[in-house]
Amino acid sequence: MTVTLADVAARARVSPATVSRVLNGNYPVAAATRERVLRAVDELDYVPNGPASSLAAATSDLVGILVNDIADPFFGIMAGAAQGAIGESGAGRAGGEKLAVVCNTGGSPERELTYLTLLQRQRAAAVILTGGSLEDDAHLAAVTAKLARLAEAGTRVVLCGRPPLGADAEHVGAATLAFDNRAGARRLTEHLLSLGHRRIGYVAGPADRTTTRHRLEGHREALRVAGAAEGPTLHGPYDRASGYDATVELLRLDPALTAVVAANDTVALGVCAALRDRGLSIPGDVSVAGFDDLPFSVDAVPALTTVRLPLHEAGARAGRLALGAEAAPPGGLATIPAEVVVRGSTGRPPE
Amino acid sequence: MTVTLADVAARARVSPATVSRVLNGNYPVAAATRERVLRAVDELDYVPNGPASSLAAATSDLVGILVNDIADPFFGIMAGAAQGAIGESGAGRAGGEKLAVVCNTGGSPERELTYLTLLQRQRAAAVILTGGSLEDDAHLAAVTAKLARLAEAGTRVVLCGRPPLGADAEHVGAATLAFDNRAGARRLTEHLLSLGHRRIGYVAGPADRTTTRHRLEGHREALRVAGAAEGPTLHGPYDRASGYDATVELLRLDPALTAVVAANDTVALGVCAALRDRGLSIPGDVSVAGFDDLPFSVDAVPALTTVRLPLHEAGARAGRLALGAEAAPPGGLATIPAEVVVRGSTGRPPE
DNA sequence: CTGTTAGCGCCTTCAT
DNA sequence: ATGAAGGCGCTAACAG
Repeated sequence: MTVTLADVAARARVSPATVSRVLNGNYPVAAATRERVLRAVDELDYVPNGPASSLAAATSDLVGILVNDIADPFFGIMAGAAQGAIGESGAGRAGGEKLAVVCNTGGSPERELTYLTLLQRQRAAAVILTGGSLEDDAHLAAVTAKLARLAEAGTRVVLCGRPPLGADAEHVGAATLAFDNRAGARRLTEHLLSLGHRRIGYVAGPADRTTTRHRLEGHREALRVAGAAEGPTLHGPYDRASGYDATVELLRLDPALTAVVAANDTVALGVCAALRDRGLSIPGDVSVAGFDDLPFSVDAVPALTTVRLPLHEAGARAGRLALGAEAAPPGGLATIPAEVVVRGSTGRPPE
Repeated sequence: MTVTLADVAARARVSPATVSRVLNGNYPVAAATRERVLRAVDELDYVPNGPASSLAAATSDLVGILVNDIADPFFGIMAGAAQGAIGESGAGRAGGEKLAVVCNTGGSPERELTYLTLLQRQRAAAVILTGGSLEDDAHLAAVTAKLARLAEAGTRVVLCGRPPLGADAEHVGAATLAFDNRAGARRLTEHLLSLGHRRIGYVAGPADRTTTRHRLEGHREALRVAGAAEGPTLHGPYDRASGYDATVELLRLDPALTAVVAANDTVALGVCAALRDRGLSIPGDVSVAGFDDLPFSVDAVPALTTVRLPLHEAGARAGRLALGAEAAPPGGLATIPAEVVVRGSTGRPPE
């Protein structure tokens, strides 16, 4: 059978409680006994039973990181950074090590709730929700309720790249790192306007997501301030095909378009492909802008003008927040700035 | 306090044992009582205590998916597919739902082992290791030993896109889905040779990884069969910068290069960037080929010739294997074919 | 500083 | 088909 703590205790000629104490290091133990116990652990190749200690301690070392699409580097980068921050923490042998795991919801609200329940069932130490959320009152309420349960059971809740829960959810005490999508989008469009563009198409993300809405609002605000008319806008998923298809349609709606703003860089890639296939040059005929500044964006041809989000930093910070290794921002909310990166895909409109 | 099974039992006016039985569905229960219990569960918003049931049942519903780099779509796609396959399984209410979680090792052997231990500690139901492994005898032995422990404790082990453990590890009973990197690489180089290339540079992955070695061997085999000399070869990480830097160096080593083969598509992007920056046209002056056929590869300019690996299918299959929902391949090993995809980045060498 | 004593919440024979 | 009872392996008060 598997080795238990009692076996170690017997081998080291101490009580189980003592073994538990040296393993968890939360209690004074004589150096000599500690030594003896550690040796017994090694000799027996003992591995603690996680469920048993979670049960007894009423808490586990699981940290869940929820992402909308694990195949998308936008989430991969944040999740990787968070996991890194969490993994490093417990470097010191037994005890500290948390098990940071990422859960892929695929953007499905049901799966999001399912994972939250599963994590609740595991008595997770913390939960990090990344990326925008669905704007559906029922779902939002369900998630908030779930998070409240978790928080009340001692699970730390962190939102990363996600808007705050709302005033009625302060009791959840969620630490929030929100991306300033609105300002980023506004400045991006201002950049286009300053180049002289007045007919700008927009390929937005899915209609019911906060990220989509905030970026769109920023875009519209810039247009409004400049007194420019809003161009055609189409919604679709955050993928390449969406950008391609939408661009074809956008050009049909307004053949005189001089710029296209995409929901994110992946979509922008599709926009570029469609433009190229129609024989239009970038940015000679049409300028293109993305969002997120994912690693491949600099390698697009021409390199993509986009809005940089500090995904890695935000993820790492979320990880530390989840560990309680960093104090929550004032008011529980930090707004992460978004910075426009001008590259080759945007230029002056044709005469 | 949190609701326990006993609370549900009291509410439904049955014994705890009965509640357990309807929740796990592994035992006959009268329809009427089941109904009553289920209602009580709903009314009380009961969530089973995972650690407690794991402890009692000596097994958990955790499935760990280990990846080398979660920010890399190569792993993201496999992990997402596996997680999808596992998540779908338990659709039927309580019970079945497994918690599929991905663990990011960052390519570090220590973290790989740490995660395996953590998973062992959680009494994970299954473990999926994805991607190539480090070719270090000590590490390999350690991992094999760990997997043996896990297997012996009832954890299912699946390798996805990773070579088999070796003859001395048959007792682990790991189901293996190995990518045919060697054949894919060979055919890719054959394609280049058939176009007339004879001076081919190679930007390989990290020197001590199986994937790197297999791809390189396939490349060399094609060269040998054709009686062509091997061009300069450089090693580096699987990232864009490596491709860029290596290309600069490759051109210094052999300015007459007519083609560059990259370790994977991401590296190939860097290769293309370096070539462009040097004023060389692709494929006019130099042809470029990648590996993996990641989503962005079709959008490179020109679109990348590469080797397609059915990442999604393999990941999904690994997920089913981990659940025991699919029979292991004969001999425990399936070799996943790799197919060359010819696109615009390769052409005839200049005169 | 260390041992003793109770559970943590659930599953699982064993009876009924 | 259902109830009763013991124990899974560990932690957390209490004593000493």
